[in-house]
Amino acid sequence: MAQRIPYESHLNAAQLDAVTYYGSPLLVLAGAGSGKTRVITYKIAYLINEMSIDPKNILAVTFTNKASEEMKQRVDALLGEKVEVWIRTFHSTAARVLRIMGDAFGIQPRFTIIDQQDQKMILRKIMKEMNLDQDTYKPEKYAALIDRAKDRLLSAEEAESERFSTDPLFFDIYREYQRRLSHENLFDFGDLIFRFCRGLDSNGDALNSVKQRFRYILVDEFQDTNHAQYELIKKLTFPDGNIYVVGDEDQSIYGFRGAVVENIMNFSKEYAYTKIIKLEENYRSFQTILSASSHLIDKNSGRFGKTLFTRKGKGEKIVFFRAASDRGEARFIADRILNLRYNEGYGFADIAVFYRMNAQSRVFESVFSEMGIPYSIVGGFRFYEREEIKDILAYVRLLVNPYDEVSLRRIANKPIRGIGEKTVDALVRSTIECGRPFFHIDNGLEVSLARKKKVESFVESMVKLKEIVDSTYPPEFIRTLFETSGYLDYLKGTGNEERIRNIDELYNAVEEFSKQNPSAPISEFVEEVSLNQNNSDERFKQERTYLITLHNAKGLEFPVVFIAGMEEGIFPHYLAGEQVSELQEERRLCYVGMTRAMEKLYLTAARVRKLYGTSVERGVSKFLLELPQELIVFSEEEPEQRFFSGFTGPSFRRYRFSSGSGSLKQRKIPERSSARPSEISDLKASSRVVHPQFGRGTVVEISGEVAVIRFDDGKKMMFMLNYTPLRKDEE
DNA sequence: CCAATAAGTGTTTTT
DNA sequence: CACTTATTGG
Repeated sequence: MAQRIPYESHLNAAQLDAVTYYGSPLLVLAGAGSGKTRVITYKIAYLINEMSIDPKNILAVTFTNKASEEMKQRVDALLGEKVEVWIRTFHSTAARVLRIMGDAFGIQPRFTIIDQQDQKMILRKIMKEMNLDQDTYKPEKYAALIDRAKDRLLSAEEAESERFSTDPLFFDIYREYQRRLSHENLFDFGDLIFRFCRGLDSNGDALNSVKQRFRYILVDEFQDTNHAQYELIKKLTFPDGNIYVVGDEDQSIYGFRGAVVENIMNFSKEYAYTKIIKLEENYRSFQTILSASSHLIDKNSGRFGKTLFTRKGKGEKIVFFRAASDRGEARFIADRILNLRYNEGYGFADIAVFYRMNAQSRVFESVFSEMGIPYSIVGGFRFYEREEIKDILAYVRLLVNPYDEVSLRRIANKPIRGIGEKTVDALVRSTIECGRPFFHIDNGLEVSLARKKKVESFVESMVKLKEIVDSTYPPEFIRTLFETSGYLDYLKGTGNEERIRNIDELYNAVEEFSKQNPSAPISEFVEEVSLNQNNSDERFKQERTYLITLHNAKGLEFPVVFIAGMEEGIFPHYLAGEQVSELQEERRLCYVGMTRAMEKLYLTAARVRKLYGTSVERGVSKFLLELPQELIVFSEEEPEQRFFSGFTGPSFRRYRFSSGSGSLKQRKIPERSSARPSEISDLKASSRVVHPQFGRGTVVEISGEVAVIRFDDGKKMMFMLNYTPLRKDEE
């Protein structure tokens, strides 16, 4: 047994309070960087070590797999051993319980979990059969509506009587969708929570046994819970109230996915005698970054309000750069990164670039490879969403659940074996629709003899695989699957190297999985994958700059952060609409992004951005204007001339670097006739200058490469001379 | 039934 | 631009 954990010396007063508090519900309001995860992990340790609570009776719920992974590791490290505490995401908790207790809830425990792609496919099919024009009624829209209904614990019938939607078609689509899922024994993400809740409602004994098991429940990122998740928690913790939730209303960024901020705001009304503890000391960011972000979030209403403070130094001002184009923006960021790396002692991995939407990552990828910056995209194109990976997994899923029509359709003709859509239709009609697994093939199959032969040989090979699927060591099984299915040869035939590599990658993943879980069947691997949508190329993460969406950035921190695309329409995103609540969510997203930065924060924008084929000119994000201007250094690249539409030629400005480091030399920096730096080199206090956007002003102060200028309209701003097209005023 | 080609289209964030 | 869907010809 390890020696006692010195809670007092590892935690500040508020944290210690939160960790040791016992006896009634606890709400910890944890500001950004205030040690939230620390509190949860120490609390788990405390419950086990000091309160002598059996680890089996503790459930800690998170939202992302990443968070639960990290928490698991930290708890194990703290306690010095692998602990039996359940630390899982909401969805994986639900999936696990449903598999174990399915029978008590009237659920076939071998259900298959489908992702949004599958969901969309099913809806598309349904809508086609209903003869709905897919242009006016988009499957994505209905998918989202169905998700939202499930978040609110509404079945199709309940949604209808509650007038959940004004679109009468929706209820029919939802009903039919659900009918299919249950017929094929498929669960979407929403079902996992929904069915768990319903199961507990319908079976009091089951409810009691689950409550008995999970007597102490901790919830991380509580501000992100939706209605269904909150109800689930309530069912499990009423009336004993051994519930500890941690969250920050200012970091609620999943409203679009059904999260309800009110859950955290009203928590203490739902649970009597709730103890509220605020964590307000920020251990992450320099003063300037913290002040600027606090100032921004102050614009939001309906908050508890916190006063974050840090003992760190002031730090540097936030740099804002407005490039002429999206490529110019990427080039600026790349320049800064090289500078940080080679002149300022930062590693590539100390730096992250955040953006609002995945589509923005492309420019960075291209510019970064040109300039030799190693990068790694977190959660963009997802490994397990790739076609070839989904195909292989579909084979396994079909073997595990032979009613799974989605998977059947996916792989029936991959590799091409002469089983086209019509033939699959017939196959489905004669089996799955009649309530039989698809392996069961008889005379009911109405196709030509030649087709029938092909189907039979396909089914035969699947039956062979099915016989060994549960008993074979997963990596070995996958190998057999590659061979018998002919999939690997099929891929080799297409000559797509990358896909073949991905298949190898999948094999490695299975091997790794089996090493970690020696006795687990392959179906468990599929389960893990289904729930872990986000696993991209994180294995290779050493010494690479990160490219991440703002949503994915939550919970992370970096010494240097760039937030790109600070433009109206991008961030805040134009689809976020006019509503105050939506704008507030965008603002929180900005707050989350800014508070990830420890030492340096850069905000960048592009005047003209090429997105989805066309170039559009955009103004600067309103969030930028909401920040305290005295904490920001502004600079702007001279606008590009556009000769004709679509042409955005090279627009290299003269970026100055103080180093002659090797890898910098290869970068080509074309000269341009108007060399600004020299023009402004003799600036001094009281010089008169002209800025192309802000007009005439007087230099108040110059220090290094930064000049403070008071414009004639009274506005005071700071500029980086290297990047700003300032001219001397000749008047 | 299949592959190649043309046309069209819709653009956030994710468990 | 990138992706899906419809059409065509084999």
